[in-house]
Amino acid sequence: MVMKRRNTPTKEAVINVLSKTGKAMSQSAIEKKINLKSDRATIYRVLNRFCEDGVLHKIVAEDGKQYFALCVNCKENKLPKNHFHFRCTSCQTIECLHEPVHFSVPKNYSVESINCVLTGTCPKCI
Amino acid sequence: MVMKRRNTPTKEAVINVLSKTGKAMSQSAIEKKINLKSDRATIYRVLNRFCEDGVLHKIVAEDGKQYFALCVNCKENKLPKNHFHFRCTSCQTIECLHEPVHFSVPKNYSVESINCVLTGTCPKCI
DNA sequence: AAATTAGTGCGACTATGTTGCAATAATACA
DNA sequence: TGTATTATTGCAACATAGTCGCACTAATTT
Repeated sequence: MVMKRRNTPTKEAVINVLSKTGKAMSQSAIEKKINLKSDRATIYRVLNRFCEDGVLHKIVAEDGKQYFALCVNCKENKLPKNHFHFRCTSCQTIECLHEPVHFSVPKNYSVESINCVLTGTCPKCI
Repeated sequence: MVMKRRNTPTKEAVINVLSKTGKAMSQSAIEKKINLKSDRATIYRVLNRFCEDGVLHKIVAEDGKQYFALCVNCKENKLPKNHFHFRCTSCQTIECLHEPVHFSVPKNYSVESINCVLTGTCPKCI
């Protein structure tokens, strides 16, 4: 029995912000950019639900924080399923790169998820 | 004027644990395995100093936590400078894989560090 | 043996992220 | 349109990671 999802102002606002920037954002960044005030926990729940539903994907950066990006962008831009991410320490955003992640693992290693983040400075900030 | 480092029991204990396991460990894991009781802050300071000195390297996993591994292992095992890491969610350890990370970035992106972690289950835990 | 100062322990603090619970509001349905 | 159902919210509390200031300790230097 799958729960039905409802449309709420917070959900819409989160999607709007993420599609406007086209980048991966943290909960705190989203909360600041959003056009309504919403509880921290609510935003986290919205983000996690979107991840479950395949609407967003989550990246954990070197700063230990979770960043969320629209999967829609992945399809539109034809991003490979496992792609590198670029985190700019200057503008605090994470971009999905078109660069696919290639790797192989030794025998009997079962890989369930991949998290590859390059950190540095993006062209705009240089 | 560079500060001189001193030998302390905590430093020795940390190095011992890390070379025994040969894997990357979190502060809390190290604190548990260590043969003396040492403050959390002290262990973090020791770990960070070792990173500065190039004795350890730090990996941030999908769980948002920092893991530390001996760089000595990198050299002995001839690990490439940028290698993939494998985090086993069952035994809570991170291994350095021999697999090198290959990537290219668009023009004018300045990459300062790389953090690539594959998460799953290791052979021992399967 | 004394002086210097790197390193430690403690406490306080920040931040991220999660969860329980009662209240709210989006949907379904009469 | 009004009512019932229950997904979602806000709030508070909580857990954990990691850092920092400060007084004290102890490794090194002389």
